[in-house]
Amino acid sequence: MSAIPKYHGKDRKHLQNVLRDNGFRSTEGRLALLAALARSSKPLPVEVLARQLSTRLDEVNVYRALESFAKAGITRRVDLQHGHAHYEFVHGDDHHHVVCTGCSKIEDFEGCDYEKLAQKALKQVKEFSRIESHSFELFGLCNTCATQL
Amino acid sequence: MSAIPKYHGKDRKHLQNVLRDNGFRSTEGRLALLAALARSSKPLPVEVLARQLSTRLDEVNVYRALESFAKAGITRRVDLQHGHAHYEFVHGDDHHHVVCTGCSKIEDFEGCDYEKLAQKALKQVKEFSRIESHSFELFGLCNTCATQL
DNA sequence: GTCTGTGCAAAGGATTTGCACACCG
DNA sequence: CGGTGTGCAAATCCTTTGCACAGAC
Repeated sequence: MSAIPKYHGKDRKHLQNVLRDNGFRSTEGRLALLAALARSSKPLPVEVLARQLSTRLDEVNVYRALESFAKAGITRRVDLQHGHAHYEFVHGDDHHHVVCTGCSKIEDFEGCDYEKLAQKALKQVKEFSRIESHSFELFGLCNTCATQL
Repeated sequence: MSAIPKYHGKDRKHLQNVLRDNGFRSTEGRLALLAALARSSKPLPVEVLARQLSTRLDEVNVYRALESFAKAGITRRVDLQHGHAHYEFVHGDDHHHVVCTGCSKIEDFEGCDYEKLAQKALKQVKEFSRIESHSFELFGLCNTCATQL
């Protein structure tokens, strides 16, 4: 495992396959976008993504790509209650975030026990028989921000 | 408990108290806003709220009021993955929604077991020691929409 | 060559801000 | 009265759309 994942060799090949396997064309812009997402441990805003790509990709096309990727299940849109969307690479289905309402710091956690909750919810509602996806985020003050108040 | 809460007598008094107890002034616009929220079983978009109030309150001020109310814990902002926010009256802490991605139908459910999940999450993260709030919504196709595909 | 992906310009929609006036307490 | 709440206009921010051209396959 390399300390700083670089966007080379194996990684590049892998991302090319991700694109092609999902019926997308492999372009430098989209590879750079996926690489940036894969490199980040946290969901990123569109504006930040567009700015930090190694190969320039217009913000408009970042939106278009992320929407396509989200439909294909490659990326996911996350609402962190800032005024804009964040996107992350999809690693697993039960991956969520704790967000600091003071400084926006984000940490991950897993295991919201989605399957069980979906079952429970389906028993309570009448018009649905299947849940496709869910959102679950926790909000609080991080230790640093909590101290400063 | 009355079957159909009406915006009269006791209810009006009660809402006036809700406002005053939270340090707000009791105005017709805000009473109408709270009444509309209290009357609805589902989270409502700002635009719909502003349109259906018995006493007119400019959409701008609906935003301002809802933000103040949210800070005071009277109302809650909900992200239903439409392009705009929804607001609901806060009844309890563990109240969530199942949303149809086809027709936007909404049903409620309770019991995401927030306390337990927050505990679990706190064990996994390092920078937080307390969770203040959470979001949890389920998405799927309602039975009607599922049939039409 | 064909069709998807791209950049640039512009539109669209939600939400915020500024400011003078109204009105609650 | 003093300060919060309101309406109206305008600004701002995020996101989407249109269109001609470039580049992947």
